[in-house]
Amino acid sequence: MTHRSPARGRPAAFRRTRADHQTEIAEDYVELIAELMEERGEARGTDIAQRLGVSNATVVKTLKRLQDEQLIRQEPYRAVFLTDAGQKLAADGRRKHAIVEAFLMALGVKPDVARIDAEGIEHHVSADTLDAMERYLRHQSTNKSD
Amino acid sequence: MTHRSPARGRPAAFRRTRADHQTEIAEDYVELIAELMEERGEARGTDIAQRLGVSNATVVKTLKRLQDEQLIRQEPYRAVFLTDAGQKLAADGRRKHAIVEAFLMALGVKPDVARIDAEGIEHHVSADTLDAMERYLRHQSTNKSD
DNA sequence: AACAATGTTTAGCCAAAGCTAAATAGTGCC
DNA sequence: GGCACTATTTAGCTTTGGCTAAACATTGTT
Ligand SMILES: [Mn+2]
Ligand SMILES: [Mn+2]
Ligand SMILES: [Mn+2]
Ligand SMILES: [Mn+2]
Repeated sequence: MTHRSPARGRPAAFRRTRADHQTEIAEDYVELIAELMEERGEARGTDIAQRLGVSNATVVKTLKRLQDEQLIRQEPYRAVFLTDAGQKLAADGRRKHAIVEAFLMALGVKPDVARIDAEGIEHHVSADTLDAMERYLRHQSTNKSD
Repeated sequence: MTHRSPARGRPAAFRRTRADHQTEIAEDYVELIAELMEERGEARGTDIAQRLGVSNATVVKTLKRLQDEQLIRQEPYRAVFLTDAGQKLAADGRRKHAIVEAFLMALGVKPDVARIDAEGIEHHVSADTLDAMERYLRHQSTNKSD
């Protein structure tokens, strides 16, 4: 007799969301760093701050935490580098991000809006949901005849 | 010549996500309060704490903030009530939540997982994306012949 | 080589969300 | 009606992510 009250399993959902939010910033940072390194060869704290729309000081502090967590390496007044763990997280993040964004556009959401929504949604998408989105993308591109 | 660099518009996306996170807790609380009032006639702080998977003390503090923001009314040792603004927010939240969850299931995500993912995703979904999801739900239920 | 301009970090502040332990208030039973 | 039990709030601490203003380094120019 499963599914008795509507409350069952609810705490787990909220817990997962809170957990997602704790890794969210790390994900966005390493993703951004990977992008910057591709685009311009190096990632400086200032560039990160600008892209995030956040002050320099905030970035400095967060980078310190990410270094403690072994996701990046940095020395004062120098650019930032990703550790292996950081690169892995960045790669996963970029993949997820790309899928979510492409999916939203395929659904019919305008690109500008899709870009914005994807930035938040990406962190709450399970492997299952990501699979479903990929399935939809494949299926949809198969029969272009709507 | 729009869309020059890949960075354009990025800060806006991050800002939106941060803004979403600031209203997220308020949304979840009022939604939960509305649910509890329907299910059992009243919403007590303790019930909220249990459903959120969070301590009583945390709920007390957050409810205080929500009262300052005129979303709820409460007196010590009594149940919590929604103001008009609170009811409106709750209604919007429930609608969004229901659409996102139904959409994920329609996409082929298992109910348990859909419930969990929806709890985080709901707060990052724009009106446009919500429309697209509804469109998909209607369309999909139209031709059940897969 | 010195200095001014620019870029980066540090210092110090705030608010939100979480926690545990202690104090206090209600409720229910005898 | 008083007392014990239970529920609720308060107190006090932590972490995270923001901010601005001040201090400090680096760099480029003369
Ligand atoms: Mn991303
Ligand atoms: Mn993001
Ligand atoms: Mn939620
Ligand atoms: Mn979120």
